[in-house]
Amino acid sequence: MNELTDRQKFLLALVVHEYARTAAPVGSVYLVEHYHLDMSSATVRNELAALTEQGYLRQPHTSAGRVPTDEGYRYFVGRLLPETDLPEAMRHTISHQFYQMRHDVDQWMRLAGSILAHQSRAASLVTAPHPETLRFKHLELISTRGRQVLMVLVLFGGDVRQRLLTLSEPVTQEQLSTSADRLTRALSDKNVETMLSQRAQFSGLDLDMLDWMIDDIRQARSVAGDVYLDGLTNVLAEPEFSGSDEARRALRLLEEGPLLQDLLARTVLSANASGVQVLIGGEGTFDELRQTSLILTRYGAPGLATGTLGVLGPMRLPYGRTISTMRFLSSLLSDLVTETMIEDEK
Amino acid sequence: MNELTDRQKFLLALVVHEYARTAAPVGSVYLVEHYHLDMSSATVRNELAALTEQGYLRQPHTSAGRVPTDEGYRYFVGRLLPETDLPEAMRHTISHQFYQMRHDVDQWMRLAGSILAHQSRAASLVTAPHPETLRFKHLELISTRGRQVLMVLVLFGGDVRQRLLTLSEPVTQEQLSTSADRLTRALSDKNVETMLSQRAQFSGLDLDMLDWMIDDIRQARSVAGDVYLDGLTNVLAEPEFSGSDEARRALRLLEEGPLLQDLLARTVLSANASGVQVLIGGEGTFDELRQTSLILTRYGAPGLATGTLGVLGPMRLPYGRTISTMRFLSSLLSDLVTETMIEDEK
DNA sequence: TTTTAGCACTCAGACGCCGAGAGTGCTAAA
DNA sequence: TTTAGCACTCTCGGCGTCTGAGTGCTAAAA
Repeated sequence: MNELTDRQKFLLALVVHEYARTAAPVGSVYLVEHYHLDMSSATVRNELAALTEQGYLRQPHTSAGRVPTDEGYRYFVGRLLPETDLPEAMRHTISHQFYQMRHDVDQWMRLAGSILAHQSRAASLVTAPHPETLRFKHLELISTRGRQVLMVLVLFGGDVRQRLLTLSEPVTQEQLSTSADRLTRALSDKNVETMLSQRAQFSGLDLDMLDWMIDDIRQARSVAGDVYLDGLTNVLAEPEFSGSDEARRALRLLEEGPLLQDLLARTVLSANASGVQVLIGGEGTFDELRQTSLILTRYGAPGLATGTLGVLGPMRLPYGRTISTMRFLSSLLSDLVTETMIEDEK
Repeated sequence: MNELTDRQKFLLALVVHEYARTAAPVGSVYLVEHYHLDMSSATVRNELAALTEQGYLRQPHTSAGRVPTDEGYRYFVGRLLPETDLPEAMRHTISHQFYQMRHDVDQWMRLAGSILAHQSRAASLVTAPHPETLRFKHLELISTRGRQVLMVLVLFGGDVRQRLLTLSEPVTQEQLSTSADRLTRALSDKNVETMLSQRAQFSGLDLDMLDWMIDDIRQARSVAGDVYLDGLTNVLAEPEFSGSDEARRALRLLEEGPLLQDLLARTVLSANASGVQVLIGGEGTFDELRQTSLILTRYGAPGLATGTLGVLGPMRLPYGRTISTMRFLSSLLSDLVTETMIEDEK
């Protein structure tokens, strides 16, 4: 069932394209007329029959046109999709927008989400860059009142974590500052493991604080950061989701933080050339995604900090445009993140 | 058209209740049988006719049962709804959950959203407590590399803002610390206006930093904080939103940050006794909400920091349960916020 | 005066039927 | 290998019918 003739590939691509546009089964006569093919509808019919035979197309019912199957989409995405780049003008506009808000990660994420949602006319999900190993950089302790202390913990990569502590007995701002200073000097640039191994060197207030710090960094590590969602209403607009049940199942996934984290985490990156992974119809494993396609890619500085870009929508996504947008955004964000990280290093 | 007899009120409440349960028009015979009323269906019919006459009920078509109108819901909520409290056991469970994560505002918001969404079976929106006047508390400047400086700005109320600056020329950590210290000493406890008025006392690095700080605090003031959404899928499950268009309109509102902010801001709090405001069918002004009810309340320490709790769903919400939940959450969060603020003050 | 029984009336929704049209697969000729 | 021709299949929309829920009204009962 393996090799397709060029003409079959061509027709498969045509069906995918046309179905994405109209969401209606596409028939042989329509194809010939609409694309001015120089073959007859009968020929097209034969080819479509062959493609159906091989499992790339299916008919909703006997006398309807053809619709791509999951397999069909996979074949299309994997072997037929030309790797085009985003037009220069658009790349330029987008970079410009990003560079206008230097160093504001939150805004970057929103922007990326909005662009992705718009280009794919589907839902987008973006996670913030998350350091792979967390290294301590700087500690501040600010006395608020009596036994209340605000701990501000700066990590490499620009992560700032804050936490309000309650000590067992009052401590002056003086003492706090000294302690913070001592800890910063001794442990700056260290990761949690090293911090733990040097724990014995500290005592009293310093030790208490160190334990809080370690606890906090550990917590930071377990959470993969916020997920930015956009374009949910795009998905609702698609006809395949108007029968509300399917829609709910998919959106549910996006709403449940933990589920989503899990999905992103479990997704190993069996990259195609450009590092973009396309999951069509849940690939058999994710039941909630049976009617949907999920496109994922990572970005960032490998080994330092990485994040994820994703698009979730009906299977008839504009794959070409979506994937080139993701590729471009990924490299752009990688540059931005790397830049920030390097400036941050020493 | 003003006064209703007790029996009419009773029947109106019954219709509201029953329609909330079944989402189907309710008829006279059904009411008599289902609630074992000791009057005949004919009597009920007469009363329903009267209520319809007065605009509190309507019939989808001639031979269907009755459905509450917007007016009907307003009458019900305004004058018929008993102000019950949440059962003790539930109040206890909820407080317990909140007190388990002391001082983690982010988690509080999520929890509140989740509880609201669950109790109302609708979408919930929660905004974080936002200080009404921002007062500077503490500044930290941390050199990262060359001309890059991380500014950490602590405000009263526990707000911590961070920002990466690029200076025009390199500065040592020493200089930064001194400057931060000087500014903190001079300006701690001041609001933006006071900071501006004392601007003349500073120069050089201090002045640069002061300007960044003022800029940042102003920015913090304009943003009403993040909005936490939950339970979106609840809304999708409702039959009145399965015709996807209405659903999209309402969800759109929730997705568009600025729109939402605007809505929350414009909503003046013409409170009922408990400070809960109920907007039914958009009250004529908000077109996107024509099919929906929006319940809002504020919480927090007035004058210090306040936030908003909201529920958005179809008009046939479980108003009783939702409103008592909101009342309880509002007072609970107010306590928590006040507690935190007071500990924070001096 | 209010309530109730009885009854005629209305209308949405379900059901079934029909015809049109789109699209197919097959066969046989080019 | 392609194409014209054709019989066949099935969905979809329109249409009439029927059913049942629910009404409003009237006249009797309380």
